[in-house]
Amino acid sequence: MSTVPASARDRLVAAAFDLFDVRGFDETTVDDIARAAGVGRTTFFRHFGSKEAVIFPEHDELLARIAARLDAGDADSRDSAVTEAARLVLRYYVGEGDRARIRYRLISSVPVLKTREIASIRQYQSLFARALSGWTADDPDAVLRAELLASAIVTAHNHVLRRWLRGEVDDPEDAFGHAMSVVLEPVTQAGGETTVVVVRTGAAPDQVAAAVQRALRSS
Amino acid sequence: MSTVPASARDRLVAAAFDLFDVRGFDETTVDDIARAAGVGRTTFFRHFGSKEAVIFPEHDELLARIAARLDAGDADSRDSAVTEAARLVLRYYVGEGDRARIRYRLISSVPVLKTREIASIRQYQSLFARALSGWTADDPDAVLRAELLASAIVTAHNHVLRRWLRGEVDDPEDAFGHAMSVVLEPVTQAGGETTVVVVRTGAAPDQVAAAVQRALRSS
DNA sequence: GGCGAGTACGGTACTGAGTACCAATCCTTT
DNA sequence: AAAGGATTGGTACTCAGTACCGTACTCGCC
Repeated sequence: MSTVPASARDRLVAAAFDLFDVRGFDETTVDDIARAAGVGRTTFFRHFGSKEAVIFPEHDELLARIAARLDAGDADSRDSAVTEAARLVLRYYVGEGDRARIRYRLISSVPVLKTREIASIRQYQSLFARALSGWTADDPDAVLRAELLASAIVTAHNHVLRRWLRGEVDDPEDAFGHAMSVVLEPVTQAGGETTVVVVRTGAAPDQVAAAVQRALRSS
Repeated sequence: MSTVPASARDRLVAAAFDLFDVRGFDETTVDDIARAAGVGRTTFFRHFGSKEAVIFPEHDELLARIAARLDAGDADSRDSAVTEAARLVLRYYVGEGDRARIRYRLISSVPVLKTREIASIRQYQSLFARALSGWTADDPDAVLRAELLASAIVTAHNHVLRRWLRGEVDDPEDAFGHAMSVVLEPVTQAGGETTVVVVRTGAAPDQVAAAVQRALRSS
């Protein structure tokens, strides 16, 4: 009855978080984790490609969920599509609770885990960039703008998530909404703001405006 | 006379790039590199912390240069400071020539190297974020805005660098200037303020536009 | 029930990265 | 010439990750 019915994979994850938390990442061997989970060392590597990967057990599935959400969007629903897709990630980590906090502590102190996390984040960013790149069109800088927006979304997400993990924010969903408004404010208002150049020459005003516009596009 | 006078460190880097390029990263052991450089295996690990690190030999020094350039800037010279700091990185890699191209091929095909590169990029980003965070003040979202701008700068840099590495761009400096104008265009227009430029000279409109363009390139 | 097929598991053996330690050599300083 | 610090090479060790093999369990199917 004390034998947990959880799958070997789940037991490995639980044992890994436990051991990493109390003993430290470097001081814990894969053998230790496998033994604590009551399985062989081979089984560990069958479920996780590396010792670090066990810290991000659902990463691949999350990636797939994000990709699916982005695929469901289109150019018109762009802002809400990316916001909701990023919110999926935020909700997942917030829903993890203590496990997310332990991961945060580990990542903050173990360089190899920080590297791994950064690489994971980059995968999300690539998903967003690809989706955005497919939506924005007929702009010579479309790819660059897509990458910029993708990096901004991911940065906003991580900013809010880290603040929540540090206990600096109570309602992460709300904070993320605000952060996204900061991200999208220049995008949505683009072209709405006016830069006026007053020239006292005899040139026609619209000629001057056209020149400034060209300059701002700086092509 | 065929014995190169280069330092052991330089010989290790050259041997590593050679072997990785022709034989592949995974198929090359540290022993191979050390033997090709005419030194012991221990010496390799004395100069580079890991097998991957030899691909980014000057990374730490570059980081220090960026930090120094950012430290030399202040809130007023913000745009030019970050632009010039990023340009230092761009110039370094462009100046490397073939070595940068070999690295790009390796990174594109070897996952562990891609991870390493992403982590390196993140270090630059952190430098920018910290500098920007110190400059922008009295804004409740100051940290977020600093992180957003830092990620945008790094994204713009990488966008241009990768395009140059793929041969899609001839003049990377010029392309980067343009990319930075795209990055800074929403920032400079932030707040919906209207910038009025009154020119009392008899200059032609396109001369004025040219002056604005130069100012936007901020270098 | 029996039975092959596919699957999850455990064990063993191996390669190679990274670390610790020790001895030798070189180079500087006095 | 002697002492002392720094760079190097060699050896031995731990452990992550891979390959391979034999075994147990399960699920249809006859």
